[in-house]
Amino acid sequence: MNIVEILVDLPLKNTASVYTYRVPDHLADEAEYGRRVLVELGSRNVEGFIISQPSYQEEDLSIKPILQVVDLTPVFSLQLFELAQWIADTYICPLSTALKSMIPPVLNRKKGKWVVPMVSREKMESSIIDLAIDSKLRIIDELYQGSAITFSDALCFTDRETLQVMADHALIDVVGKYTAARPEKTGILYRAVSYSLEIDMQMLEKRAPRQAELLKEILSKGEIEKAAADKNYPSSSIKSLLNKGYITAARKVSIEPPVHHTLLDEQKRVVEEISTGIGRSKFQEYLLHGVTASGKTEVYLQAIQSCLERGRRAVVLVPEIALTRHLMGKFISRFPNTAVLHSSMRSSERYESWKRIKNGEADLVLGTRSAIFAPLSNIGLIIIDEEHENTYKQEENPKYHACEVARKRAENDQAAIVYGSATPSLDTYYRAMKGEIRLLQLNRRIGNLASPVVHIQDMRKSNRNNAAVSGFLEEKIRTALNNHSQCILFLNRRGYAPISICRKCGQVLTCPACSVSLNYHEDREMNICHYCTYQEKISSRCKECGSNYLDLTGFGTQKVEADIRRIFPEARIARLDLDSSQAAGTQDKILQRMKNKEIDILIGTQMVAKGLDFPAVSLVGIINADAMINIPDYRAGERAFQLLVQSAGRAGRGDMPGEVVIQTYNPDHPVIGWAVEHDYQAFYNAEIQNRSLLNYPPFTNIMRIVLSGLNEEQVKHSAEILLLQINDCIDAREDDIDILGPAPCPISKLRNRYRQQIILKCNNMLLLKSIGERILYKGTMKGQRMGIEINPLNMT
DNA sequence: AGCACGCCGACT
DNA sequence: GTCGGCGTGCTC
Repeated sequence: MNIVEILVDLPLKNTASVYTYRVPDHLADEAEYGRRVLVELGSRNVEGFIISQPSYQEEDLSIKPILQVVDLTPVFSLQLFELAQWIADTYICPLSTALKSMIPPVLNRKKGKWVVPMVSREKMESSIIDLAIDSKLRIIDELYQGSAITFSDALCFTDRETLQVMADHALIDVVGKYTAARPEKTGILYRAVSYSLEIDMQMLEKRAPRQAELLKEILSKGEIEKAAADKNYPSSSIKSLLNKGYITAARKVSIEPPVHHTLLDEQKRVVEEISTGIGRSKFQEYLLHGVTASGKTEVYLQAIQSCLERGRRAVVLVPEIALTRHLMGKFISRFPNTAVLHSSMRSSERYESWKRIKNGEADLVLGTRSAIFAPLSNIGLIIIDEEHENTYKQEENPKYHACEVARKRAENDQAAIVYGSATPSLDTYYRAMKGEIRLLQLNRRIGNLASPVVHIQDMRKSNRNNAAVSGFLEEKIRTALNNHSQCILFLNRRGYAPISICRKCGQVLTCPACSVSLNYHEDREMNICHYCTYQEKISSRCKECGSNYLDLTGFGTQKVEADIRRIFPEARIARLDLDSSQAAGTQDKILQRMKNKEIDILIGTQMVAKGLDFPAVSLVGIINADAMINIPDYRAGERAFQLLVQSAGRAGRGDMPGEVVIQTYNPDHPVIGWAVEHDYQAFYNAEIQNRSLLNYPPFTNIMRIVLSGLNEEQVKHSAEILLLQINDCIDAREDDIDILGPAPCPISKLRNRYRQQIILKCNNMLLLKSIGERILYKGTMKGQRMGIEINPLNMT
């Protein structure tokens, strides 16, 4: 008989969750590497992954059979499985978790349902009597006779309602063959493949006249709508043309005419350097450090071109959806075989992209973080745009950093990897300084754009009380409006005001579930917690003392919007933040209106600071620079510098010279100075020295362990025990390791769970990982959760 | 994760 | 004497 290794999908620690199962004869054709199966483990059925080629072994009846093969085709390759192993090992999470994160979630949709018993027969029989289900037990006999029966077969033995009740009580499960949602019907085109010109048309005309006809039509028109082809030609002809590879299906996009910019000399040099790198077919890292508006995108395009010409494939990662849209047109018009993958695509579209990639139909993959798991082979180039962005770090398990995963993939495929940024992360720049990464500089703004003029507005001298906008900024806005140019106002806080405080008793309005204050949201007349879903109606009365003296302290984007509307009643104003763009497409609409110059003043959070390119913006106002600087985190300075430079970079991208106003109570803060001067090097020199002195990354590694639970005392107690266990792991070793804590997390309570953290700092990554694995393996008390994160970016 | 096995306190 | 607490360990 044949046996296979199955990685069962339980949050088990690493390799411990691999078991051997028998392949029953009727599943022999389906049980192949990379497909998921249903198996019995202990007393219940779990899903698992086939992670070995089936191999022959003597009959052994103690080996259980696979109950069902769940996928129609493999969902991961050996390559990706090895990547999953690397992720599980690097970020300390169960292997099944790592592997699952690579498979598009849409594959969980079910079609062709099967009914599977989830409990022992004895339990089933007694439960059925308890549930007062009519005890004609035919269905039970059927359930326990073979492996699984189909849903429709089950309906022959009992009714839908009964099955529902049984499913509700977890006696049975209804599982399915995994399948995609229906593929897109519209917007697909057929295009001829370049070499189809060389096809022997006469031969084809003789053998397959209809195919030849269709091919000729496509060749003459360049492309044909799928709907039109389906109507006018037999599906068999289309299919064989596709199978022979003479034509390909592609998504219809509004194609912008490809603009071939003439490159500046320094751009050319950079492109050449990267292309020769790709040509060497050896793993090589590049940091493309280009000031804002220096034309990085064009460099990407040409580097990709050169990669594709060498017959290899490319991946481009972008930090966010808004930016993907903006780049998408450019990339797709240049490279028709682009597949886009990002998390906010409709799941059916996403699956279509994934499938095209898997079938080798895409040469270029463009997407957000998880696109790094695209089932793509023969990668020659990976580009990570805005490399410093935090969105590349996944906050859930597996807590991977897409840049590091990309680096690993590039290494595996002997590819070139390009990290692009105007404000590289300190870690990346440090590696460039050490010579691990080749540093490529773009110092000139294209079109000879002047760098924007930056003004620092000292808010201590502002005579306006609790006003978001200083008189100076107001004047600048007025000038911009008079010149018919656009303004962007940036503030890193949404809502109207972050704090409501009672002037009588001093009580601050806080979230009942989290240890944070509630944000006053004027538009919805709600006080909202920004960390959980809690919200309550605003009230003018203090909950504590009943007084009427509630004060709003601080301000967010909504207050800025209100103030601006009051000051400039005639201006066209829009706000872009999480609240204003929640409805699907709203964000795109606002950006489109901005592009069409239908908005004069755009107010927003992070979203407006990043990568947007509106030529008519002449003024950028940074409402509160202090909110970025005064965060108690060793990365606050880096983060603030990046945000300041990036948002300033939105100004003056067109013909008009740009101006930036930075409002702050700390005008002498060095970070602001460096940002004003666009002096990355000075910032880097100071910050790297700081990190070195205080022993922070990149000079050490941090592992953060967070324990959480509903009972504060219990969590504290567990954290103390955890500390002892950690000490047990290390006292035999000599490595230099710092242990901080246990202590409450900065946000000590989140969604009703109390949180304690222990932070380990150690140069030796292997030691950190071995500690992590050990404590992960030990697990937690029930009801408590443990999160382990390597080099976290966010310490809330 | 479940679920069983297994070893110590308060009860019919 | 037993019922049941949840601590440790196993599931092909």
